Amino acid sequence: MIDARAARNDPDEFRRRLARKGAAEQFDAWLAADERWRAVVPRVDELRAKTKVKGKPTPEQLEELTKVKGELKQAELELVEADAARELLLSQLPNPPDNSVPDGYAEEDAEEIRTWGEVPQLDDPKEHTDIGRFDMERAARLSGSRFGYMIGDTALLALAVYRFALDAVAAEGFLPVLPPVLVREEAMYGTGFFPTDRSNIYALLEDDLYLTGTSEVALAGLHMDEILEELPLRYAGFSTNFRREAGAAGKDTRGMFRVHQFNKVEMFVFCEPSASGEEHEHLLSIEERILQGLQIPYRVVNVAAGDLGAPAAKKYDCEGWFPAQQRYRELTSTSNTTDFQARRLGIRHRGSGKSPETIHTLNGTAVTDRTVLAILENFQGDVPDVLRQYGAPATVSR
RNA sequence: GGAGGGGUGGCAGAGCGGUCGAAUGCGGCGGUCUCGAAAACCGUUUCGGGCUUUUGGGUCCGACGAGGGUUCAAAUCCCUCCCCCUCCGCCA
Repeated sequence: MIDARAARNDPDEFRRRLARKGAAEQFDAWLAADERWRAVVPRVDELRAKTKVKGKPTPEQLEELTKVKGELKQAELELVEADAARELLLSQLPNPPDNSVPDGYAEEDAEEIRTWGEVPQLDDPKEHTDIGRFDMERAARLSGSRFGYMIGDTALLALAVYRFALDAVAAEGFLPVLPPVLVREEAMYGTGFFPTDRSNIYALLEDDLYLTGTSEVALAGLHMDEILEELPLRYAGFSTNFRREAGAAGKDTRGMFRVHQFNKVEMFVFCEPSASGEEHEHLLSIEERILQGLQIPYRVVNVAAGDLGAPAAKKYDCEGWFPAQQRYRELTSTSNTTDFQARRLGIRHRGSGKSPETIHTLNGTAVTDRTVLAILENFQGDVPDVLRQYGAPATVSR
């Protein structure tokens, strides 16, 4: 959620920035609704003040009170309506992009920042399904399409990758967390997945619970409605993630590349507003170090404004090389969500000033199951030595 | 799943129709004392919103888990929901 007061004070600047995400009209609609609301508030406050009587009222006062309360009821009705309209529009506004984010709306509009590693020259690169042991057919029979089993050496390799990543980020001061994956609606709203991304979330209607698509939800929600004493706080969550992949029909249908369920080690940071830029670069550097440790060739891109998603003000993706596809594909992603999630979740801290100040939050991927696929495909079954101490086999076969 | 108890400020914990945004203690902050510190003593200390402001503030409104209701008046009474605790049952 954006800072309403700040937006009110500098509407032109907010409109300019939001226009880069295609939300200029939405912003104007909110501004109008906000103005209407602000017109009703003083009227209600004034009438309420009139209803305040100390002690037992006299008969004359009683008569006056019933009159005022009639007016008040009407005004309060208006207020509720105006407030709901303004709140709804506000909740739908995305986080304005940072000025260092490139223009554009598509994945291709991202700006390449650098590449690392040598792309392997392979005559006839096999895909992960032909190297590791994935059982897609039986998983489909059990759960439907876009599910898979990882079996044997492949399972051990995956577990080693998670553990390797967890160690790497723990060394950077991130506290390991095994979070809930089933959360309430408020947590989804607070993190900005609702209302924008609702179609990608699995819902358990019987219980009003939702399966998280990333442990970011549970990690951000960890400090919901709190005033934090010490910052920064850095966490690393490991969880299984669930995504409906609505709108990805026909896309990446081969193997385990894009599935409804996968595992991920996720970094999450709560920090002071002035520190989030630096924290973001730090998250990116950790992601790169992990990919380098695993010897996966990759490139880093600065994602275009219109492709950011609602909560992010800036996002870097690290894309690993996939030999069979002959292209770089997203492996990790780190976002600076500035105060967008923290404001929705009510997370603040006591700064130098008078009243508590909304903090900033950031997230970044350490590794996912897709990282495992990148290892399999780039080395065609050989396993990086660093993973041996975490229980990975020397080579993976089917 | 069954039976009971409870949710109040950063924490603990009173209040159970009006004088309560809320006693008291702890913690925090400022001060006195001291070479310095501790102790003691004095003062201060919830959050959100609108308007206003010579940026110190001023002013009004809202909030005692959430939402509804009763009443001239609700932290206090009633209803629904959420959460926590205890006992029993079940269970990895």
